[in-house]
Amino acid sequence: MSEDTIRRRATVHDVARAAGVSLATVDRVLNGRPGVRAATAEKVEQAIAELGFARDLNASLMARARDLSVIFFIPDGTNEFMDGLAEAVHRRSPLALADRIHLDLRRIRAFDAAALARSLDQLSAAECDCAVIVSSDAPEVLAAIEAAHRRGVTVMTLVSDLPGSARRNFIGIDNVAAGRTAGSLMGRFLPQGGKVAVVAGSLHLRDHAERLEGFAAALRQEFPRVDIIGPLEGHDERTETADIVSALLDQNPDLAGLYNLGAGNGGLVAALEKSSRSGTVRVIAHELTGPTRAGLRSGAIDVVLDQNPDGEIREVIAAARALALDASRVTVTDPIEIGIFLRDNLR
Amino acid sequence: MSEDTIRRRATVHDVARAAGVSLATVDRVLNGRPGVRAATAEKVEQAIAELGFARDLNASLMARARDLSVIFFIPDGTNEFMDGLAEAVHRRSPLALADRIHLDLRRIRAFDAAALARSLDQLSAAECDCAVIVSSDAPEVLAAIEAAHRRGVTVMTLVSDLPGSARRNFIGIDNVAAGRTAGSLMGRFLPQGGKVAVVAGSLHLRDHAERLEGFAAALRQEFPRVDIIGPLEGHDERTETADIVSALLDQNPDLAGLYNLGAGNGGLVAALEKSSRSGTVRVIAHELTGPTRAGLRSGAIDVVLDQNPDGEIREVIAAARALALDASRVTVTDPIEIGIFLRDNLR
DNA sequence: AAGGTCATGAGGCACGTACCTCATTTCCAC
DNA sequence: GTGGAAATGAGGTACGTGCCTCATGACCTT
Repeated sequence: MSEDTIRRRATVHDVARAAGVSLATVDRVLNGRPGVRAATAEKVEQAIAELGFARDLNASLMARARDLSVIFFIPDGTNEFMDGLAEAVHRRSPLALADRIHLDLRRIRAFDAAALARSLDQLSAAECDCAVIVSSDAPEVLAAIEAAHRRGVTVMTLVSDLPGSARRNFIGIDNVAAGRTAGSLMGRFLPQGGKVAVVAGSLHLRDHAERLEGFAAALRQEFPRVDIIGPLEGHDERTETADIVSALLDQNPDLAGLYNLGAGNGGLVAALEKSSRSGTVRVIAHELTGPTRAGLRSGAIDVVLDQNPDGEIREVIAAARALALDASRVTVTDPIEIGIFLRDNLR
Repeated sequence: MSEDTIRRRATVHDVARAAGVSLATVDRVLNGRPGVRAATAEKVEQAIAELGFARDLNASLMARARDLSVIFFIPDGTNEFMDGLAEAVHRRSPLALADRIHLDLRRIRAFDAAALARSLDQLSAAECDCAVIVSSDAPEVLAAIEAAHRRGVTVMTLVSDLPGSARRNFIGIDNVAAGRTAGSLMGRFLPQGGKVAVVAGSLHLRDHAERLEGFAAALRQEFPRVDIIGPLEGHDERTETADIVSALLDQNPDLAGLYNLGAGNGGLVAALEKSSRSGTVRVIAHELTGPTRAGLRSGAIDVVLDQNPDGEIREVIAAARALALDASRVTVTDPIEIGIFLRDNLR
């Protein structure tokens, strides 16, 4: 194979030549600026398609005055997983900046849909290319996403999706599959069956509801000898969860398993260890955080299912870049995998 | 905060000004070209350190005539996992090319250390910035890595590390931890203890030996009621592994578990299904491939431990970029996590 | 037909780095 | 102190795109 068989990537110059127009016109089409007749734009689009032209994002970001800007809106409060997400943003920040992508982090009061909607409404396309939100399903948020989208601000959902909205992309795990995995593991841990209690944060949260659905389905189909108690709601709070778990242990001396599909794991571990039944009851929880790590190490928790926050942030950035490159193309990202952690493969 | 508090990234111009030298001299220092006195180079280095200057890889790649070139040397043969790695390289290729990184894939006869060494010896820094190898520990390979390193070709190990070599980086999982995880899961699957057989490819392979070590240690420490049979060596081959598994099942009617820490999983599944003991024996295997997926779906395999090939290729590329940016700095990559797959969270 | 609006072309500067040439200065040894 | 080699400076072009200005031409309105 000789040198001249190597095909150079198509550039704007090639597109201009192929379409029989000037560079300026190609630029107007590419960047959606006015002043191009529909027929001319069509010629340009066709040349782009024929040449397989894709804009060079790096050259583009170098030429632009400002970096690509991604703003994360992450719930504030006592949820350790959300703190982990925020830290992941900070960890990734310098790396992203080296590629001219500026990450910004704003903490929003948890479950305050109105505040989130207000924040989104204030974003202009000039200061923000992509907004990333972790949100529950609320009409004002849906409206704000729609409005942001119209203003030219792409919105992506993280961790918890809003399928009916104008969000461009969702980065997170498949929560039904996560619940199924928990059920399948729990079933294998209890070959003789038994009672398993389920604790959730709130079933009004989409991800929690989906996990419960998957968990119950897996047990029903594969391990009919396992009976589910609950679900009980601990509202992702430490003390409330501790109280619920203590009560469960007291009232069910024969409790064989426990699945906490929400947060509040500090309370879970405390209640288990106080009861002296730690290690006897098979426990599965979610998200690798301080309390769940401690629980794994002490043996109070057997398995933690985790959505890798660093991986999620990385994929958000990859998706934002791809979107900046070609807003009309469907963006494909590496799926976020459900991490399964035992004491022995803690990261 | 006003506009002027925003600090621009330092550029070569800033470095030149700070060091009191010309752009050409900074360039000579940065790219290791000759013609700079040690004292002058020192001034430049100091200015770089003070300003925290980091070369802009994207501008750099744009200015260079050729792309960053990464060449993967992956074993050929019947190993499905290696095929998966090769496919992952192909999948990532267009994406990498958009960032001016050219991926090349060369299949080498498996376990032919001499052939791999020869290939490495032929590489020049002009055609290859980074060579990625999957290799066993052989003296000729170590020498070839050393020589390549001196010629300016960075070498990285993938999947299986060569710690004593001049390799710049290792991308892969912690195989001792993987073995421990398998042991820990197996122990939980067998609360009443029992016999567990271990099948390996070859204990001369570093990753296999490490997995066995971790598996045995975890069982010894946490589940003393589980007894290990083996290890037996199936040389990663389908038929040989099938024969071994069939014999194991025949000779041990009470066999409770099976851990295949190598390849040859097609044979494993076939032998299990032929025996009609499939689903009764708890089976743990490695790498998500055609046969292991089929085994999970049919119930012949309970758990598959996996090193995500796509993630590994992604991290190789990230490491190669970071290295091109600053060859002297220690490169930090996202660790590759051990994926744990059941029928319910298959990707 | 004149004046106005809109579409388009031509060209340049900028981003940060690589790499080239050529001229000039510095240094060292004899 | 002089020759020669080595070190350094000055300045250019290129990479691919964004964004700006200015000129020109086409078309529409009244």
